[in-house]
Order: sequence, then C-alpha cells, then structure tokens
Amino acid sequence: MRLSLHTDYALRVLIYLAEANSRAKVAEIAGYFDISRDHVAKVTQRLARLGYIRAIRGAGGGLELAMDPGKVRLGPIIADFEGTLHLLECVGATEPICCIQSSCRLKQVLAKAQKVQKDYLDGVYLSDVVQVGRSLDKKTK
Amino acid sequence: MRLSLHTDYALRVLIYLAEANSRAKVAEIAGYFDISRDHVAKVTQRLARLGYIRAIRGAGGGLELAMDPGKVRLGPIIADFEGTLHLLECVGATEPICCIQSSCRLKQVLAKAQKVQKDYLDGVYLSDVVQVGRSLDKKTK
DNA sequence: TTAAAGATGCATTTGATGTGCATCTTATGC
DNA sequence: GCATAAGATGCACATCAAATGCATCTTTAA
Repeated sequence: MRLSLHTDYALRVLIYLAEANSRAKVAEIAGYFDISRDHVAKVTQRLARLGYIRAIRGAGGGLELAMDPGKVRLGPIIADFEGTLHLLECVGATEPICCIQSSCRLKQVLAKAQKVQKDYLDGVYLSDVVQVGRSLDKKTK
Repeated sequence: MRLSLHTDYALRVLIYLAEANSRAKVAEIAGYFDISRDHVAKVTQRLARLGYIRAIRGAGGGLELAMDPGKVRLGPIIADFEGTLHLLECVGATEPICCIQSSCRLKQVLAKAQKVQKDYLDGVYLSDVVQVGRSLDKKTK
C-alpha cells in the first residue's frame, strides 16, 4: 500500500521544478532533497519520456517543466510510476484466479476501492500542491 | 500499492467461513484454496486474536466466524493486516520528512486519497461480498 | 575540442514477503 | 489418563522487487 520511492521522487521533482519555475540541474535537485544523483536521473528520464518535463543536455542544460502545473494531474503520474495498481491479483485478471471467484464480489469491491482513490487523485493538479514562484531555500547555491 | 498475500488470505478465509456457515479446519481451507497450511494457520491466528473468528482446538475443533457477516467491515480488516497504509512516509509523519514540507500540500492530498479509499472500504461488509449459505464445491471429502 | 550535463546499462545490496519445518499446547473421546 | 486431533508458535531459509552505486556513453554549448 505504499508508493515506491521512485514515485515519491517523481512527485518531488515536479514540485521542485514548479516552485523553482526555472531550469534546474539533476545534481541541484538531488542535493536539495539529499538523494542520490543516480536516482533522480532515472526518475527524470522517465518524466521526460512521459512528457512532463524537458531535459536539456550539454553545458547550461538542465530540466524544466514541459507542462503548465495547472494541467498536470497527480493521478496519472502515480499510475505511470506504480506499475500495477491492483490491490489483489484477481482485480486485474480476466481469467479466474481463485476458486470462489464465481460467487465472490471481492474483485468488484476492490476495483471500486481503487477507482475512488484514482478519481480523487485525478482531480488534484500539480498547481494544487505547490506555491508557484515561491523562492526555494537552496541549500547550496 | 498491492495488498500482501496475508491480507488476501485473511479475506478469503472470512469469505470461506461465511459461505460455509459452519466449522471448518485449517487444512480444509488450505486445501480448498490450494495454499500452504502454515500460511492459513498464521492468518487465522491473527483473525482469532482480532476477534473475527473463533479457533477451537482439539479433536472436532476448527474455525468459525465469531461475528455476523453483516457487521464485519472490510476496511478495518485490511488496515489490520497491512501495517502501514501511508502512501508516502511523510503522510504519517509528525516531524518534517522532506525539506519542502513547509510549503507542499502533497501530504494532505495523499492523506485524503487514503481516506476516500478507506471510507469506501469501511462501508463494505463481509455480507456484501459473499453469498451466505451457498454450498461450496469442496475439492476433497 | 573540451567540458558540462543528461542517458543508460550493469552489478550489488538490502529488506520485506513468502514458505516450510519442527515442536509445543490444548482439548476431545475412548 | 492416554492417544490422537487440531490449532499455536518460533525459527530458518528462499525469493523477489526495490533501492543503490558505479562506469561509461551521448549530446551540446562555449
């Protein structure tokens, strides 16, 4: 029931970029959150491939948000970074998994439980969780 | 985001007992679901301690529901078997975990996401997911 | 052409979960 | 009261995904 660290980092990177509102380097973000550079790099690659951020290589490069924070929903980001969202195996299965499946409605209940959460998160935007333009206390220049 | 197998088994045991509507042995349940006996035993111990079922030792013993299926909510069972339900560490923390915590509202959003799911599951009862009195197709015996 | 910055693959570590085994305790019935 | 049925419990090991660090490659601005 816990989200992976990658999801955590993905959200934090987006929040950082939204608040900084400018280009930032991987090393800078990693330093700010005191996380491994490698980790942040892997997360940002994925965020870039998914279209949330732009990664600019070369000197003077860095990362920037590629979308308006008011248009970035949290639900899909979490879904992208968490592989399966199924609470139990049977929820996503088309074939019967357990032998009482014919009678039990657990599957539908769990599917609904996932949906109410997903629906809520789909209604929350990046702009809802940040203070845009706030000046971040940079730890190191 | 996936529930542990113990939670899965706990729910299945309760469903089995509710449908069987009679005393059942650990070995019988394990056989029915084709699961390790040891696993079921551990789950049932916990269910017994939590008051959901009664475990009767000795010859002629077995397990029976200790509560009316119409009064057993799924939410608390899942919460009992899943240690932490916090989507991210910061959600359950009282101390600041990450350095943007002062400004970010991710914590509140994730807490709410958990709550909508929990609220839904709290409104679902064991009796909602079973067909009480249905005769189970016993595999053996 | 050099140096800055991100991209990528690999190898290793770690921790939680799952699994089986051995043994103990309790209760029933002859 | 002894033998047996059944659940309780602790220990050791296996397994797998997540996390982590390292080395190297690619792109691009100055």
